[in-house]
Amino acid sequence: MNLSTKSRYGLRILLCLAKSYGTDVPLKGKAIASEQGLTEPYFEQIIIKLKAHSLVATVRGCHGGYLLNRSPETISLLEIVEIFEGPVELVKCRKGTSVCPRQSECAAQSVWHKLSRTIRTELAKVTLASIVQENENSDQPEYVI
Amino acid sequence: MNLSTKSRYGLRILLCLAKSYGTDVPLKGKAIASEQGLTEPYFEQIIIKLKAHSLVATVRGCHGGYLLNRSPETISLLEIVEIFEGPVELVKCRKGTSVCPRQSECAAQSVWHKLSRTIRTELAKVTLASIVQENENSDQPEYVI
DNA sequence: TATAAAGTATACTAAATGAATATACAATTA
DNA sequence: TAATTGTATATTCATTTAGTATACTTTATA
Repeated sequence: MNLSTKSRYGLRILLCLAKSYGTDVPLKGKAIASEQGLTEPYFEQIIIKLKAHSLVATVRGCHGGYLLNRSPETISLLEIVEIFEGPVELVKCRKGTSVCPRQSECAAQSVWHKLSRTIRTELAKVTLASIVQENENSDQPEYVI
Repeated sequence: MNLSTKSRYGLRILLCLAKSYGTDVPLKGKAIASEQGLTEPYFEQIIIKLKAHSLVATVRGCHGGYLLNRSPETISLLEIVEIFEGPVELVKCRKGTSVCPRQSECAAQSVWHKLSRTIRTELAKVTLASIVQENENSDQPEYVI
């Protein structure tokens, strides 16, 4: 039940870009990488995937850089996580094929699938915009144990 | 976002035991293992942890075996999953220590923690009893895509 | 009381995944 | 055309996961 570092960095990179969304000034890879404590090649691995899924746009050349490609309201955590982790499913019952020989006996199976769905729903609720907004509204932590 | 096989087998083993809860007849390890398609030593690795957390009780000797140690209503998926996966937390920010130097700048952090909490809540809602019951009530899958 | 049936415990191996680094290449604009 | 920027791939290392193997302990009962 652990997120990979790439998902986490991916979100943080997107949050950087979301903050300057609207301006047409691309952020330089170098700047983002060093702000987030990443080496440039590692940063590239992450952003290349974000680009492949068209969450970011790139501007090449000597004043190039990266831009958020869609409005922050339309980018959810679910989308981000699935880029790096693959489908959010707690169990992969014979990947690809839809029928498992044991399925009929397997009460457990449907429980995991239902939970996976719930998790996906929760992830889909959170957008870049909502994160940025929440962060601006409060300097306090949003929850207390 | 993948559950380990041990969590999954753990649940299935517990469901076996839950079905015969109330009778005082212990289920033999061999029987459970072969029913679930596990080798005996591998089964043992799993059940030993369930025992260590006192979810199951054992009866030793030549008519021994395993019994559910608590009522199925009181055993939740959260408890089972945490036995095998550790704490359900999407991110581990400097394990052990509570403060992370980057935390203040890290809007992402609180999002992951909130989601982790939600997931824990959902896991806690499902008990062995509810799974067994749901499974008896319907031969149909409980959801449709 | 021997023994077979049952549980306990630990060590090892192989495969997969994850995290990070290194290096070489391609595109673009001042 | 050179500097700046992004693109792509391959390699290394560490960790985790899954599963196997083996040796040992307990206990009911024949």
